[in-house]
Amino acid sequence: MTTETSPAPTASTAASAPAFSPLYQQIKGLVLKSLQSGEWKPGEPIPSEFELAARYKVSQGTVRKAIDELAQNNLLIRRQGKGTFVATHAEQHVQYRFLKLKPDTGDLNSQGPAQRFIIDCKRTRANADVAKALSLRGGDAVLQLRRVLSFGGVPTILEEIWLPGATFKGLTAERLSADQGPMYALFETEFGIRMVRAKERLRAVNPSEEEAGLLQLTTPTPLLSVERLSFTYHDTPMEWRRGLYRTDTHYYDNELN
Amino acid sequence: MTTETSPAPTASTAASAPAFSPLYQQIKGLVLKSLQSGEWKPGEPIPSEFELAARYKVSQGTVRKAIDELAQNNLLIRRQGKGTFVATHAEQHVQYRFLKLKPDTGDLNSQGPAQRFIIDCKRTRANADVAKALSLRGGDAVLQLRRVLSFGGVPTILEEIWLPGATFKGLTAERLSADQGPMYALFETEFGIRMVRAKERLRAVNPSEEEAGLLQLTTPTPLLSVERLSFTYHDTPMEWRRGLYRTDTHYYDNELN
DNA sequence: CAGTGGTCTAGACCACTGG
DNA sequence: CAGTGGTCTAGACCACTGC
Repeated sequence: MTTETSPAPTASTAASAPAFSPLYQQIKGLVLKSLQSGEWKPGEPIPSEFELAARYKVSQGTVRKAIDELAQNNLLIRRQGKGTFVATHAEQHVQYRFLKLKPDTGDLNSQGPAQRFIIDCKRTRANADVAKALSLRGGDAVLQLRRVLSFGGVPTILEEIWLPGATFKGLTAERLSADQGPMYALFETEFGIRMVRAKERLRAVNPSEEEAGLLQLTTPTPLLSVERLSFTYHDTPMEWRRGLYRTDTHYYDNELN
Repeated sequence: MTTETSPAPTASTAASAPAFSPLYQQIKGLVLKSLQSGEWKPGEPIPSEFELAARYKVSQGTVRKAIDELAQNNLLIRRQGKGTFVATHAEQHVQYRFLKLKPDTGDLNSQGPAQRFIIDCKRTRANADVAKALSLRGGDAVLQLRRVLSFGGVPTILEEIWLPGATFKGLTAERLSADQGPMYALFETEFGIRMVRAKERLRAVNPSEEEAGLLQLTTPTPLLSVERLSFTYHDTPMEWRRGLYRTDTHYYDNELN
C-alpha cells in the first residue's frame, strides 16, 4: 500500500477536488471487494488484523480503523478472542434484523416462530415503478411474490415482494416454503446476495378488500404500509417490497439519535 | 487518571463481574458530566483534544476515542481545523432532527418554514401512563400542550406533548408562540434541557372527530400515530408526545442498518 | 502562520477464547 | 498456552480553518 495521496477507488466528486482518500478508506474498499466477491462468505471469519495488515502493507491500526467502520455498518462482526466474522442474516441472534414490528406485550418469539404462507410467486415483467426502484429497464424479468406472516396464529403482515429475475433465477414458491429461517438468509446461501441496508417509507392506509381478506380482518382496520428498498454491497438496490402491518396488536419500533 | 482497573461509573451487571472499564469510557463519562452540568453549552466549543488530554492526564488518542463515540451519538460535533462543539437543536443545518416526516415531492423547507399553532397549553397532573413514561409519580405536575404543524399552509401534524412541570416552570403558550425555531432549541436556551435521543412507536389509526377537525380533514383518512419518548443526558426521560401525521402527502422516512 | 482535528505508525500490554 | 481483538501511548505528519 503506498502512502502517497492517490486517486484511489474513492471517486472524486467529478470536478476539481483532488479527493484526498485516507489509507483506511482504501483498505475499507479492498475488504469490501473481498466481501462482495465471496472470498469471505457470510458467517465465516476473515483474516486476523495482523494478516490483513501484512497483506495490505499497512499498520495494524489502519486495518483496525477500516474494520471498525465496517463493523459499525453491520457488515462485519467482531468477537474478542475469536476473530472478525462476515455478518449474516442467518444464525444472527438478531433474526429479522430489518423487521421493526414488535408485539404490544412480550417479544416476537414469545409465541414461537413466525408462520409463513406463500400466497403466490410468479415471474413477470417490471412495471415502471418497480423498474425504477430496482434500477432495471421497464419490462425486465422480475420475480413477484406475496406472503402472509402470522405470529401466534394471527395473520399480522401481508407482503408483496419484487426481485430482479436475472439474479434470482430458480427461486420458486416450493423452495421458499421448504425453507426455515429468514428469507434474507436463504438469499445468502442460495444466491450469494447479502442485504446490507434498507430504506423504508411508512404510511397509514386503508387496505383493499382483498388485502383485508388475506389478513382475515373482520372489522375495518387502518394498516401501516411499509415500503422497503433493500440494498446489497455498493448500494445496489436488490429488493423492493411493500408490507401491510397490523398495528392494533403490534407497533413499529424506531430509535432516533 | 489512574490506569488501574477501577469500579468506575460503568455499573457492573449487578452480580459478580468486576466490570472492566476502559480509560476512554471513563473519559467519556467525565466529558458527559461537563456537558450535563452546563460547563460547556450547546453550540459552544469544548477544549481541544490536547487540553483535555492534559486535564485528564491521558494521551490524546484516548481522549480522541472518547470524543469519537460522543460525536457518533450526536452529542458533539467535530469540525476539522475549528474544534469540537456541543451539538444543538438550534442552528444545526439539520433542523427538526427528530422529525422523520418528508413530503412526497420536494423537501420540508421547499414551501417555507413550518407554521405552528398552539391549540392549548395547560398545567395539570400526570395520569398513570404519562407518569410512568416520564418516571414521575402519578399526580405530579405536568405541562400539557397541543399544537398543529402546517407545511405550505396545509395542517399536517397534530401533536400532544407532556413535559415534567417541575423542570419546565414558566413555559407558557405565549412564550412558545413568540419563538421561532424548533421547540427543542428553546428547551436548551430557556431550561438547559438538551434532548439527546428518542424512541418512537408507530401505528396506523383512525382519528377522532375532534382530531380530524383540528387537521381540517374533509374525508375520512387514516393517520400515522407516532408516540415519542425523548431522553436527555443519562437516559433520563424528559418528554412524552403523541403525534398524528397525515401520510397522504407525506411519508415517514426510515433507514435500516 | 499557529491551532485544530484527522491519519498513520510502532510497540506494549490487557481481556477474552479455545485447545 | 497461543491467538484474537481491545486499549493505551508517543510521536510524526497531513488537511483544514482563521487570523
